[in-house]
Amino acid sequence: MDFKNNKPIFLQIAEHICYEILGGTYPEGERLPSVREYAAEVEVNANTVARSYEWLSQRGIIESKRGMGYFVSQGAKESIRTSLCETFFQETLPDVVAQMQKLGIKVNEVVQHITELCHE
Amino acid sequence: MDFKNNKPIFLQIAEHICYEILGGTYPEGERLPSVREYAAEVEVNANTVARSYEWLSQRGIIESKRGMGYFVSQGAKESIRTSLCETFFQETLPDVVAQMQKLGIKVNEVVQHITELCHE
Amino acid sequence: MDFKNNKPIFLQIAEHICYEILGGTYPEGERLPSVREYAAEVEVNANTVARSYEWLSQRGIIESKRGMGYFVSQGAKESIRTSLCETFFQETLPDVVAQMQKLGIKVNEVVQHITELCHE
Amino acid sequence: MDFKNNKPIFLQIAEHICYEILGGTYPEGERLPSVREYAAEVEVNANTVARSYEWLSQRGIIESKRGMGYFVSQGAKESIRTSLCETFFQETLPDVVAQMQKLGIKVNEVVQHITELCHE
DNA sequence: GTGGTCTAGACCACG
DNA sequence: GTGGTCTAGACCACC
Repeated sequence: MDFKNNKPIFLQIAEHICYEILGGTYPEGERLPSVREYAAEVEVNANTVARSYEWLSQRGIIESKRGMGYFVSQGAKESIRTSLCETFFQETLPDVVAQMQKLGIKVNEVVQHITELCHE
Repeated sequence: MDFKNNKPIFLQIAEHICYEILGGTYPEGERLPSVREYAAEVEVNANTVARSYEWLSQRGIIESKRGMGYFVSQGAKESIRTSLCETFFQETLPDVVAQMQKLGIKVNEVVQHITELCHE
Repeated sequence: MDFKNNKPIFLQIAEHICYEILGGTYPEGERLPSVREYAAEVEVNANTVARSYEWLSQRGIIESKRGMGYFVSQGAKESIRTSLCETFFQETLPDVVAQMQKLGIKVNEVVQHITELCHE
Repeated sequence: MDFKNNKPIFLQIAEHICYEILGGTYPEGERLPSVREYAAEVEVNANTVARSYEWLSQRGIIESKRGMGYFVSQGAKESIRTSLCETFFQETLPDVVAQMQKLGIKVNEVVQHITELCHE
C-alpha cells in the first residue's frame, strides 16, 4: 500500500478499509486486525491506524468492543455504499462536469473516454 | 472571491488566475495587477499573493519583469489548457471510473447523470 | 555558516545542503534535521529554512513525509551531480570562454592559471 | 538585446557598453547616444540607461559634459580591459576551479572542453 | 511604483 | 513532535 501525499494517511487507510469491507475482505460482524497488526502490515505508525479506526467507528461503520477489538458493524456495507454513492453523485460528478465545462470539453468526448476506460 | 479551507489560499488564487487567463480577463502579454493591488482586492496578505504569482511563474504561465510587475507569458493559454486537460483525462476521469466500478455503479447511470448536469 | 548578501539566504542553504548530500553528510533515505532544528542551528528564521527545503523537494532532491520530516530522496546524489555538471559545462564554461575571447586572453594563459589554482 | 532576469538590467547594459567600447563601436573621445536614444534602442526605461551611464562615469569609463552628453574617456579601453581581466583571473577562474573540485571533475576534462569551445 | 527576501509569531492538521 | 500555511511588517534593489 502506497500513500499519496496530498491526502491524510489515516483517511486513505479508512477509505481503503471501506472498500475492503465492500469487497468482502472483512464481512459484517467480523473482527478487524488489531491496530498494531494493521499498522505493521501497512507500515505506518500505530497512532495513525488508531485514528482511522476511530474515524470509521464515529461513522458507525465499525464498532469497538471493550478489550476485544474493532468489529465491522451490521449494515456496514449498505451504509458505506449509500454514503459513497451520495458523495459520488452529489460532489464528484458535478465537479467533473464543472471542470469539463471550464475547459470547453464536449460531453461526447468525456462519455467516450469513460466507456473506453470501463472496457479495459 | 471566497476561499475553501481545505485547499491553500495561494493555490486557489493561482488556479483562479489560470481560469481568468483562459477566459481572457488577462490576455497574453498583459500585465497582472501588482502583488499589493491583488492582495488588497481579494483581502489577503501580500505574501500570499506573491506566493501565488511565484507558483505561476515557476510553471511558465506568467513572468516577472524587474520593477515592472508580472506579465502573462506567451502561450500561457495553450499551456494551461493542455496541462489541465491532461490531468483531467489522465487522473480525474480514471479516478471516477475506478470509484464507479468499486461502487458497482453502471456506466449508463453515470453517463445519464453527466448529460443531465450539462443541460442545467 | 556565514551568508553572502548578494544571494538569497534560502538558496545558499539549499545549495549547501546539496553539497552536504554529495559529501555524504546526509545519505540517501536519511532524515534531515527538522526545519526548526536547522533554523536554530544556522541562526535563521524557520520560514527561511522551510523555503530551502521546499525548493529542494520541488527538485526531487528531498521529500517530505507527513508529520515525520524531510528525507533525502533515492538517487539524490546522482541527480544533484548531473544537474550541477550540466550547468557547469553548458553555462559556466561557455561563459568563461566567451568572456575570455572578448578580453582577448589566450587559451594557454587560462589553462595555466587553472592548473596552478588546482595545485594550491 | 535580451536581458537575463538574475542580473540588474542597468548592469547588463553597462557591461554591454563596455564591450562595445572595447570592440571599437564607441572610440575614445566619441559621444555616446543620448540616454533617451539608447533607451529607445534597447527598449528600456530611460531611467535605467541613465543609471548605466552614471555607473560607468563613476568608474571613469565615460564622462558627462554639461549639456552635451556622455563621452568615452581617454584610456577607457585600457581601463576596462585591466579591470575585467582582474575580475576574470581573481574571481571567475577561482570560482570555476572551486566548483570543478566540488563536483570532482578532472582538470584535463575542463581544459579539453575549453579548447574545444575556443575552436568553434 | 515594482517584486524579492526575511523575520516574528501564530494556527492547523498530521503522525 | 513534524511540516504547511498565513499574517504583519520590515527592508532592499530595481525600474
